[in-house]
Amino acid sequence: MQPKEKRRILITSALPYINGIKHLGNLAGSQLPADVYARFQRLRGHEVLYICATDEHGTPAELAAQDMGISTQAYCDRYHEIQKELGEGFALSFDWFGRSSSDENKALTQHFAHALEANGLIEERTSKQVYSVDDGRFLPDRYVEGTCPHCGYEKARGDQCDNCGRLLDPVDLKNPYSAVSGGTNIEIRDTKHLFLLQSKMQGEIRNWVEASTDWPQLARSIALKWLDEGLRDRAITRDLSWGVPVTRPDGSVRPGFEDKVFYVWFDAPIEYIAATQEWASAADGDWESWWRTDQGAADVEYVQFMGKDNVAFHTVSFPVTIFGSGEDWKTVDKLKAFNWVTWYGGKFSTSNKRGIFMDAALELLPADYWRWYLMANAPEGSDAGFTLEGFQAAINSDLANVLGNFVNRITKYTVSKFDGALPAAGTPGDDEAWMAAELKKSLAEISAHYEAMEFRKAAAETRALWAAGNEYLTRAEPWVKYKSDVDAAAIGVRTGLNLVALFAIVAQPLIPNTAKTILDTLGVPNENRNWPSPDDDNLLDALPHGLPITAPPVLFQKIEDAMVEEWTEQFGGEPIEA
RNA sequence: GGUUCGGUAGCUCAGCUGGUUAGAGCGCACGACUCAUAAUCGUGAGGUCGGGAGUUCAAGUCUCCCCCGAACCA
Repeated sequence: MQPKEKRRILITSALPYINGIKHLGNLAGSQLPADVYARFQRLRGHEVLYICATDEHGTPAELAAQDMGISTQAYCDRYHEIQKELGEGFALSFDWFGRSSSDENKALTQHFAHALEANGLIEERTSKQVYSVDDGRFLPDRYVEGTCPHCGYEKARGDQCDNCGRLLDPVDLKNPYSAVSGGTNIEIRDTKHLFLLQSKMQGEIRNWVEASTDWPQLARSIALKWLDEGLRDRAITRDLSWGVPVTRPDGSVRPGFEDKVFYVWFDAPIEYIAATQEWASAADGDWESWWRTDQGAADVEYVQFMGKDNVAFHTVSFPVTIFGSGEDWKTVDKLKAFNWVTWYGGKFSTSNKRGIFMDAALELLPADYWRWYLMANAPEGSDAGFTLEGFQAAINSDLANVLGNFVNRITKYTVSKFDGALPAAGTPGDDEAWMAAELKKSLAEISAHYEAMEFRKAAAETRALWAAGNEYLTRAEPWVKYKSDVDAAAIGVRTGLNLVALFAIVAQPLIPNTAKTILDTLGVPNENRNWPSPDDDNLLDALPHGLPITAPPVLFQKIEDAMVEEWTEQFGGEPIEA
């Protein structure tokens, strides 16, 4: 096979909002698959840059901080650290995990606004906003509550009614009051805001979407739906203090916008680029070679991972900003959208104590257990239900019995019958040829699935390869041959031990920690842990003869029924009432 | 309401541009083996592919209608 050209792959996963701890579904829908993909491509020898960040602006963060009685800055500092640590806990291999509140993002957001305005795509408009006399400020979105004009629910938020689910304009609320002070002295006043004239970009965006034939069906249909309905001009500023200040090109505050900032949906995606700048500053990297097509980024493959709720922003809104700037920015090439993971068919909910969240998960079991199940059951075709029973079955069968036991049986046998050294004797026969053929086929299939970002299939084929290893041992039966011909047994043991290493190498994208444990135990050097080529005829005899072998500790503990019962009690396993 | 996606063995799901006896994993039954985390390997049972009509030599796979579920609608 010809050596593959080294590709440069830029990967971003949707930015988790700063508010609170994310649940397993949030993890499975963008950060985790992005990580698996990044790890795979690194193992293939490609140059990968995996970028993520917390999305920190917007009213929910401010209100949450207020509830805790701390500043929004302090709140974001705290939750950024928590999310960063949880990401590390789940072995998410970000090259950089940034913050949308960074100086880089402020500067870049302002830069884009100036460029857009220079191109006639931003204009000031006067609109009516809810003003609280008691608080002396305008009340955007959730800062105002009142009675829903549609259903009469009395605690509807300014942007959306939690009862009937309809989106609202704050000025339409009946009996409005301030969510800050409770004050009812409310007026509707005129105020200026910046509007992004998305309607002017309609044609250009449509051409781009229609040319992007590689996108999955889900993404294309969502993007075209928005375009069919017509892009609307949207306000990109809000009456808040926490966010990116609205400036003029000379850096001074824009007159009339002293108490306003850019709205979160405008600055958040720009953070993909700004976070790369943050990475460049910290790691002495060249961010422009990843993002500026006039600075070396033309050959970059840009892959975005996101939940389906984010597709429109990535395929339409953010491209308006990018294309509207008139500058040479890299745009997305491939994108992968995920459906939701549900908890027994219902929603994860902190307040209702339904579902396992990222922090709780790591207290129960190591990250690899969750990573395996979430990817083997990724919500790719439709929503996927998380159940503890399904989790238990997958862990016990796939990880403990098929992989864990395989490693255990062959390493222990080597210790007891071959003095803990990889045997050099014996010559490969039919069984080894069969295994080599299985391996070759499996490696090609797993690679193809990862390349296509089909994570369920990649996991299933990885498992099938492990199972083939067990079948091989049944065929080779070294424990039988040992009685009459030690050399004939030796080839089975040697092949089995090489399979252990290969299984771990191939498992690295999905279960990196366990894979490392296995490879460390075998003493496989880092440079030999790259993705194997199906055309390498020496794969089953790659480990050095005489290599000392010890049995690693039990790799996966089984999940007992009692644990499932306990967790069901703790996390609410009952199906949701219709 | 509109749009989109789903409804395939007990469970979770594969089935590309229509074409031999509809597949996998789990679960279940039986058998084999004993190196191993009571693990593993093999065999088998089980499906009128949501319902109805149509196109075709041929439909799970295309068209229409209906039922059910989910999501999205800035």
